[in-house]
Amino acid sequence: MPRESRGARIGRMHDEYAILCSMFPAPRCALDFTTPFELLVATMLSAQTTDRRVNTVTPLLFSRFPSAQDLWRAKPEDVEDIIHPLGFYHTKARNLQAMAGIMTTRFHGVVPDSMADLTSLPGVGRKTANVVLGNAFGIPGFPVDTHVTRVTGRLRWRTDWKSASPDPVSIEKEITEVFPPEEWTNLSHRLILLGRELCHARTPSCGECPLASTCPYAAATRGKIPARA
DNA sequence: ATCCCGAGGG
DNA sequence: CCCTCTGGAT
Repeated sequence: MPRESRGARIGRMHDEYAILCSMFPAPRCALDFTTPFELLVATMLSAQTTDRRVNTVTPLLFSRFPSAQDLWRAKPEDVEDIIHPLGFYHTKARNLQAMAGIMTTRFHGVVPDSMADLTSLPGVGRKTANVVLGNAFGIPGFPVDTHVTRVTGRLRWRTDWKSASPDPVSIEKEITEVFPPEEWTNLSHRLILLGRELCHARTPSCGECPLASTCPYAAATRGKIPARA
């Protein structure tokens, strides 16, 4: 089989995205929040945990510590107790309080709305910053998480799909140069939803996936047992 | 045993 | 590049 050309791949990406749009017409952020600060905290907590689990602890966390200053001044053990079931609780609590301290002292208690300022906060990397930019401020951002990495790899939406440890920044670059900025946030949501509902890490449901007719991964595993990979 | 809307440090 | 931090669900 001939290798897919760049033009063909980009055309396929748009076709497949149209299907994704019909599958998930109105995607929204799965983390519960009411303010940029709450979204920033929730996203920082979401590392290596499901968003559903994050939503079970944030109501108490936000009612106990409504502002950055409250969180900064909190007793570390109180923060740890609340977020404990999410894992990485010691690191997350330290990052949250350090972030809250810098927000209070250097950003006047307001969540900054630029990539550079956000990632200057402790515990805030590019993925978290893109979530906040896109979902709290309406500024185009393309968060690359575990789902986006896996799904874009299986769909061959990126050229380094064979890499065992692909670079999230290069994924972000390769995908965002194909789609218009106003779609980036929803595109990320839709890829995540596909990953959560069908394109599972262990046993993807290619048989029920509307993208299977064009998906290279589905083609490669078709007829075989979709055991692993 | 594997995975979940990662980030920082060596 | 590697490693560590962590708990709950499947």
